[in-house]
Amino acid sequence: MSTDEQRRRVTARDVAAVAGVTPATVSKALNNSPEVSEATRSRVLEAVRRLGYRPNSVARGLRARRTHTLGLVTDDLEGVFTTTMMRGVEEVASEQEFGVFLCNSYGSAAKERAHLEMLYDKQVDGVILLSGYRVRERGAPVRDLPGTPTVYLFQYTNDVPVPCILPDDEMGARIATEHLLGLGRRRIAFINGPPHYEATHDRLAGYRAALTAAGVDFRHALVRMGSTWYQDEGYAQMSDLLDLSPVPDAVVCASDHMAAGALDALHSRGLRVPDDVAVVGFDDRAFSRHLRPPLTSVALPLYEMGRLAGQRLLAAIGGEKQSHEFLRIPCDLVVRESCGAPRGADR
Amino acid sequence: MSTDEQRRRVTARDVAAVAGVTPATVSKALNNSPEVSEATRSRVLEAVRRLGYRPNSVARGLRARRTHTLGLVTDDLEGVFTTTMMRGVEEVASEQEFGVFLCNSYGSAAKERAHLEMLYDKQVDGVILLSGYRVRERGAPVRDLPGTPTVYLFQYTNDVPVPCILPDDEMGARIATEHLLGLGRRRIAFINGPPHYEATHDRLAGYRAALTAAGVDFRHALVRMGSTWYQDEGYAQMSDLLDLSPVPDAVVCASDHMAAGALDALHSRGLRVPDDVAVVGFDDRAFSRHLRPPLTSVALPLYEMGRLAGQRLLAAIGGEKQSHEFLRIPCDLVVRESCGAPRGADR
DNA sequence: GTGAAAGCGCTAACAG
DNA sequence: CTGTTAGCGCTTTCAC
Repeated sequence: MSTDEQRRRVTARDVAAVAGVTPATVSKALNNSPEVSEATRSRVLEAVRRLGYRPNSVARGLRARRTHTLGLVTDDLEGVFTTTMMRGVEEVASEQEFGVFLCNSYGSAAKERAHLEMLYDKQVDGVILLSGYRVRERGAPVRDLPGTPTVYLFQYTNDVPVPCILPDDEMGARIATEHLLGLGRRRIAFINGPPHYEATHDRLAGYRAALTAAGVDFRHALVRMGSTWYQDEGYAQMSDLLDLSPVPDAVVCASDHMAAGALDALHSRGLRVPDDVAVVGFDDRAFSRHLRPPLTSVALPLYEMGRLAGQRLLAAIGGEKQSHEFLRIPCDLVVRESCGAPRGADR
Repeated sequence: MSTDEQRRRVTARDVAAVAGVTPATVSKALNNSPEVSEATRSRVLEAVRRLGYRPNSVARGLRARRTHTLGLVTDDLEGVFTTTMMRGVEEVASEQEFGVFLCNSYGSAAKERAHLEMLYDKQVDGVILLSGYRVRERGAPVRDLPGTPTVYLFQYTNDVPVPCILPDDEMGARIATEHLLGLGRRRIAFINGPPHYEATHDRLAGYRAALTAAGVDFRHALVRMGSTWYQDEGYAQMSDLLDLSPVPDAVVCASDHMAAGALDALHSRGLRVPDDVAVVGFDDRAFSRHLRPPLTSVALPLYEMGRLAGQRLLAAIGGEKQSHEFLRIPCDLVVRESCGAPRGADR
């Protein structure tokens, strides 16, 4: 426990005094300038060590016009998808010794503006705008940050020339469908999300592509568009699909919640999963491994997306040219019993 | 869309030039210094508006030795309790126009040190150390931040003179037990968490206090100490309790996971909840409302704890003296059907 | 009431 | 190689 709390922090001057040089030399020694002799460099480093000197990042920031700092603005800090992406961003940033300002806008434009203002004032080197909800379009940031590189994460725009980091939803639906086809299923239903989400269309395309590639007819009757992503909707749509004859032998659901509803519907009709109907969900939420049977699900690459967002932003800060592009990150199928994986297998 | 990305940011000098004054006067006008005439003040403000001037926070920070910035260090950014507390901290901070640096240590001392180092370099005005797990003891921060106020959130210490913000576990268990007593239950079992958690002892005390106050005997046979907080443990302990005769007519569980296990055990013995045995959980996790029947649970005051941590830290930054104290925030009982709330009632 | 000067801590440019 | 100088943008004395 150190005492004397209010002791002045040690500065380059203090180090210089101890090492018998000037502050400029201290700076050079620490920043690996070639133009400093080994002798003085080691004297300086010794003084640094002895005094426990750490350069003042604020002063550096003022001087360099670079703060080694990012802003991360989310509209839903508590969103189920948010934290994994945040973790990826934070990790990449701290690997490069960047600080990350956390900002939660609650989806309010006024709060977003206030946060962007604050980030601008604090001279952040770049900003990530992170949606807590499912992939969807948004326009330009509420406030312009001229000269500050920006990346969109889990959302996209056509209004600003920025990279947009997205899950590869098309692929996600495709590998789910391919897996079911590989198990010999041929009447594969698809309970999709609401139509005003980008992901919904991409996933439909992936489902369709897999069928086509396998020479299986695409049938409209087997495809449902939900009005929500929730369990009730999955239950209702599955019940409806079970009125077809013959009934489907598999179903891909656009969320794990819907898949849980579908499981309920199947159980209440006395159908066995996966023997009668195999089920795949989407999102690989924590609860899906505790469903009966444990649910096969398409995992969103949230962590990788967070890392990539961080990497892209740091690259842009480093001077790399930014452009308007969609970066789609591969999804991963996590196979569990609802699809005929051996009991107890998890992945 | 503005063009000319690399245009220099506007400074107090620019404003001064436009308003026909000096930067010093601009500063005074903006900082409500009394010694500036109304006439010049409004000319300055007009120039500020026209140029869109925003003071450079970094320069201010260097000058003032105050950065209006906090560090938030957690050992588990993705923890189920973490984000709600984070939201509270972020909210209080942004209300006061403080920025929050997000740091994730993964529980690694080396990473924590690196983060604290970074925060020190960036001259944060204060730091919150946030545990992602259940309340438990930890020592001093891995690195000393002399002169930087610190608050512990969801963890405590006796090694440093800092406030520790904790849930009132004793009260949580007490109100759960009181509620069951109020329903006429008298043989109330308690499935507790592992003994190496502080919360476990506090909750036992609360359970016991409620019984005593109601004149109900405390019986050791009705109390179990789990070795984990998970479902299996709840199942095992509940099964064990059901071998008693007479069986308990209610059970308080120290986590919602354990309560889920207890429900399973009850169902498999053919007992009805709440008619035969009423069940209360702890944590009010999202899934608890989807259990059968929906689970009554003690909600941890995570959001309030986050806010209080922020408030305390800002107060300390404002000069208020810090001391070693435990601040226990009230828990809240969320009543659902597992306890005899009318079907469909949620709270 | 306003301006001139100085300095927060650092580093780039230049001189020696 | 090392030191001197200057300035990042702001605010706070202190003159006037």
